[in-house]
Amino acid sequence: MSTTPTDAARARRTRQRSVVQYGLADYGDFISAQGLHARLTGEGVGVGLTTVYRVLRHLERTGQVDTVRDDITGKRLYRTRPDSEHRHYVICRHCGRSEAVDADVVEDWARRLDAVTGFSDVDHTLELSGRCGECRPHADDRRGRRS
Amino acid sequence: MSTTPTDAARARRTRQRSVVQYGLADYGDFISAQGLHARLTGEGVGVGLTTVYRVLRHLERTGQVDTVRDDITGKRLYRTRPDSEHRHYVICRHCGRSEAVDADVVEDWARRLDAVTGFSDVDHTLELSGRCGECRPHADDRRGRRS
DNA sequence: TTGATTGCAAACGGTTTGCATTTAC
DNA sequence: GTAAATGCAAACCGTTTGCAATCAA
Repeated sequence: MSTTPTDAARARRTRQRSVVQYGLADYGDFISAQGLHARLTGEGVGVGLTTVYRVLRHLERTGQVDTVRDDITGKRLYRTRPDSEHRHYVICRHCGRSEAVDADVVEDWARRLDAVTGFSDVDHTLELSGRCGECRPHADDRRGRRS
Repeated sequence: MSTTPTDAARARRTRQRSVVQYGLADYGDFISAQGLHARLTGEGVGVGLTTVYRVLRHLERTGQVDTVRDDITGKRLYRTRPDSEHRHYVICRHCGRSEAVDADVVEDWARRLDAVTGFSDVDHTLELSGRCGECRPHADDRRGRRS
């Protein structure tokens, strides 16, 4: 986590940039670039889709957001990093709501991975999906389970 | 979306299907649809890219392969499921080689997740990437690309 | 026979890029 | 003044689909 002052300082304060940044933080949950753009333009805020992509990419590179890849739609989802920590979330398959989970066990395990495997500098992405409490009583969809 | 038990049995035995199926098994590692197609055609085996995609999708639906989404390239990677179990792998960021890891800790943790969170039927995808032994920090080894 | 399978080309959807214009510094 | 940022359109790239020809059963 070496702070790269040049990188962050290189960013100019523009209306669009803060709109995207604040809009993402305000949303408070994982959202796609297009979803965020639609949300912003829906509020009457003028910002180009390209700019949204570029700002999000910048935020990602500077470690200010967490990203997940939706394996079904292929979309990248962004979320303002609540703190400087690395977190994991469960995403509801039905409504898309997400909830942070305590994954210390996994974190500890991941840290020891370097020694166990022949790999070094091991990074991990953990994607959890389930059915949240509010989407519970639906007996229609019967998806295959894993593990 | 009803379960169709005849799904697997409905598949006809065609040259292309077995070519894709055995080609994937023979490769023995995670590979993209396009990578597999290139590999097959490179060997002089005639098979359309579309067919490769379709066969892989079928194998995925019938649970015969494991899939991961490469978060960088956005490609879906397929691998013949070695057994009926659910495994996790570390993928080398440089050469793409993968190695199975013992993730019992994560599995156990994931199983308890239902109780801890408000979510049920929690499924998980764990993607691990690192630098394998052969791609160890050698100054002479520059970044390599894959197809 | 007959309906699944194939494969080409075209479509699709998310993301990136070229480039001229605007803007922060 | 100058380099970064913007935004439109077009390019890109992996994947899917329409459809006519083919082939397993």
